[in-house]
Amino acid sequence: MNLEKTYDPAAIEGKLYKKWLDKKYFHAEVDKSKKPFTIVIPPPNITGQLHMGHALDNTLQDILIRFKRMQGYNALWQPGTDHASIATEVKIIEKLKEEGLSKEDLGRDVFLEKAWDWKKEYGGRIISQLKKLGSSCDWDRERFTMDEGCNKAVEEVFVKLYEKGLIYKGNRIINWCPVCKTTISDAEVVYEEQAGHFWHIHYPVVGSDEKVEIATTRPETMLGDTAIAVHPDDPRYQHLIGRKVLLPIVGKEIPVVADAYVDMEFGTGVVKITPAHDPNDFEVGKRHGLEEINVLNDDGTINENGGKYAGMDRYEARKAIVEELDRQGLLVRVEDHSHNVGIHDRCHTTVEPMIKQQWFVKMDELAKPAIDALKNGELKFVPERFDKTYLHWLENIRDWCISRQLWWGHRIPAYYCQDCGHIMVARHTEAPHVCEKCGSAHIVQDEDTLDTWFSSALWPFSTLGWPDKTPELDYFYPTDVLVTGYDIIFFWVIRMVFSGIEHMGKVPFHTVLIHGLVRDSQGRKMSKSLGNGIDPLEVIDKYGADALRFTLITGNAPGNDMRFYWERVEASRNFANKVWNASRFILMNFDQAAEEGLSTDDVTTDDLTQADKWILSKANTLARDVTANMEKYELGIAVQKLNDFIWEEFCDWYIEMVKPRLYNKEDTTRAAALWTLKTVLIQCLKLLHPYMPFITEEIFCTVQDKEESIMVSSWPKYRPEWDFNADEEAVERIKEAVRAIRNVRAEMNVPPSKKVRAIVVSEDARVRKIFEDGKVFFATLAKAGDVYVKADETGIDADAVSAVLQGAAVYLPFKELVDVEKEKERLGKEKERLGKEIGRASGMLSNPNFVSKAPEAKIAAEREKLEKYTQMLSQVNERLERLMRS
RNA sequence: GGGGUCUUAGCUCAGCUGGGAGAGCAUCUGCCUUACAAGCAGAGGGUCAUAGGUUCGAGCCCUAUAGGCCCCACCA
Repeated sequence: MNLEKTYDPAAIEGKLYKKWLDKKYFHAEVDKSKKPFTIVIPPPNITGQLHMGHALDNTLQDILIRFKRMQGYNALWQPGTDHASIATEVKIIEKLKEEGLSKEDLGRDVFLEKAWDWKKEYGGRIISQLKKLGSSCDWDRERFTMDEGCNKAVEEVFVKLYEKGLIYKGNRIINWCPVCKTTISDAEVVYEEQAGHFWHIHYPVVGSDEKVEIATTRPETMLGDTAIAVHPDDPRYQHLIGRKVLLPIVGKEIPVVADAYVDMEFGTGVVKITPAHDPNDFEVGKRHGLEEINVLNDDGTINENGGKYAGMDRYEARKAIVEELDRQGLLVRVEDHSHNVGIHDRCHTTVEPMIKQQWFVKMDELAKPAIDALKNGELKFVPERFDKTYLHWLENIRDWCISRQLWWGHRIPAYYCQDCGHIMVARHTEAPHVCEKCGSAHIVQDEDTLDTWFSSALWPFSTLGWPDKTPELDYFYPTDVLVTGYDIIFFWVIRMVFSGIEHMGKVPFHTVLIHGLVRDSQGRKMSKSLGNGIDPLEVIDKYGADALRFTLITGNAPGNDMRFYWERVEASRNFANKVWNASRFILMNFDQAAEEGLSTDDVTTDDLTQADKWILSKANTLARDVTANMEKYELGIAVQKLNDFIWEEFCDWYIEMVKPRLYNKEDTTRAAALWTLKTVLIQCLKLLHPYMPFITEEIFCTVQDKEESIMVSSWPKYRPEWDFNADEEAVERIKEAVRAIRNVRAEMNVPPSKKVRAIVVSEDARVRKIFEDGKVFFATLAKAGDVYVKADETGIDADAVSAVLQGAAVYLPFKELVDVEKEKERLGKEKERLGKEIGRASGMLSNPNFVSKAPEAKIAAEREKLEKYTQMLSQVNERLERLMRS
């Protein structure tokens, strides 16, 4: 049994992942004897390619699920993909365009066939990439937002909400994308500051010579003006209220209305009102009963209501209108003005508000319990600050426009009678063939599909079988943790919460773990257009999945963005290699022992030395601490502790301590050392497994032959029988002595090859015993030739170099080291340091407020320190005196 | 306009309920010590943005200021 000298991830990752799949370790079945732990994956778009955001998101989920699985939970990570209606439809249209075709050329049915073909071809790509990362999803349960079950759930929800009056069809102002030619929700509109203009225009007042000056950023919309508005209290315009102005170009008389919406301070204090193309104007229009005139076609050109401008593009029309106004002398002036423009987040087109008849979800009633769920603690965000984001959005929510003028998606289950216009909403199995009102057989289904988030909102229960009452639904719902980026709280998290409460009566998960963005090394967002994205698959190829995962978790707090550096991946890879080599060392020694017929089978804790007990004790508290951090989702802290323990305590100290015992065949504690090495290694591997699944599995299976996989082994628990406090303290003392000697050697330039005699002097028998017991490893670590432990200084040269410890001193009587002046200087520095420590502690203790108000334990600790340093100082002084005398 | 967040070593970031400032990388000095040079042993480097406040005690809590980032709103 041997391992290569350096860890080669590529050689094992594929093999191990296959093993896990073959053994069905990822698969969870309903089992009432175990507690479930469930995570639903944020379903990646079928158009997607794995990027760093996915890598982070899924690493976090995999860590949690592997952790809980090892803890004995029946862990289900429910995977699947999202049909991503608009994203996918755009891709397919692009592909058709290459063939010189449009979707209209194909017609709905053929287009959908193409879309499904596309899904078959590319939809699985991101799934196979997730597997490379090590994701332990239950692939047997993979779902798709447009599979039969999800379709059924969508239909069910639509019908139920319609029947409850929570879904309605209405003529309202919506966001329209002239390129995608569909409505989009408020959440899909992003705002971008753009340099624009403020056109000041004169509207002549009817029946007088007066002209009213109006400022607008979108002059073309005046084709749809049906009023102008002033503030009811504005003294400048009181005389105009109720009169009419002549709308230039159109030549129509429109009223002057008074509305508090108008800001007197802004612009000229007069606003043109275009109810059909501005959400605020729309409201004003409703209050004053104004006519709504839509002047735009779906592609953003001016429609027949625009008179001679009909057919022009919206920006062409803008230019033409401004020119015409100028010609007529009605253009007062043009100002530069920078303003925010609504952009479609997908295609970057400027969105046009328009009035259209669409389907909406009424939000007030649904939002309320979702707000309550957070307030009463049924739902919590990690970190907590995202509570505000969530609440603010829900408290200001507007009705959700759910209909889309797209073909790829869930077709709205509404049917219209073409004769009487009656609307019927029904499940497709009950689709009406005749009008229930007039009996006509001219029935057509709504052409539109649903917003893609309508189906993902149901994901936590649709994937478990809802609306059917499946055992899975009963057992795994509600799920436990949802892991996602802060950027989709609005799109997805909120909608899942209110959907879960509405349809299941329970919040879909108790915790939302939020992570930030992975940025490039300069802090920029990784994006296709910048070309600064780093492909996670490339990282996996070069350094392994474990190194990638470790990099994404280390040094990051929940909700914070992080920067990605190759150097950080290298550091992770180095850590993996460290684990690998420590294991290799242990295996080599086991092989050696086996050859000699030495077994560790009968080792008990009674056989352990203080060093063994020390590391065991540390490994024990490590398990407790790491578990506690993980329960609190402090994965970055947990992984840091693992790294520090494995590298420093285990490799740099313990393994070095144990070497002399392993290399000495006469040593009676060899078996105990081997047993401890293996025990602590396995403990570390288990704790590390969620973070670095591959390397830990490979080593685990090599190191021991009882269990077939670390994945299904048990998570380490705190064991009182490993609680060796006294030994922990003892070894820490020896470590302190070693450090002191190393410092002396470094300062005096003594190379490790030069062995030094070390004499430990202590009046305290207990301290002497500690050093006696630890003599073997103390000598090795300190590169000391011989170690003597004595009760007093007799026989030690006065000019020997020494290091003062707590309750002891170490002398290094080495001829080449003798340099009295240098030694005085060293001791002087030490004296100064101790003086400062004493000053600090005694300062605190002499403060009556501290003594009376600080907690007992803190005061006791300070007293102890004071005592210790005082004692050490007196030793230093003695040493100095002795040096002076000599 | 509202909200959030950040400002800690040269760089990137941790720092859990307030109780002696940490890591990785980089720099410098020694080491090919039979697990690992992807390594080992050390070192240097910080008025924790600024100013106040609360407290026996503040990187951490409060207030203000400066600068950076993000989200929401969208005054035409």
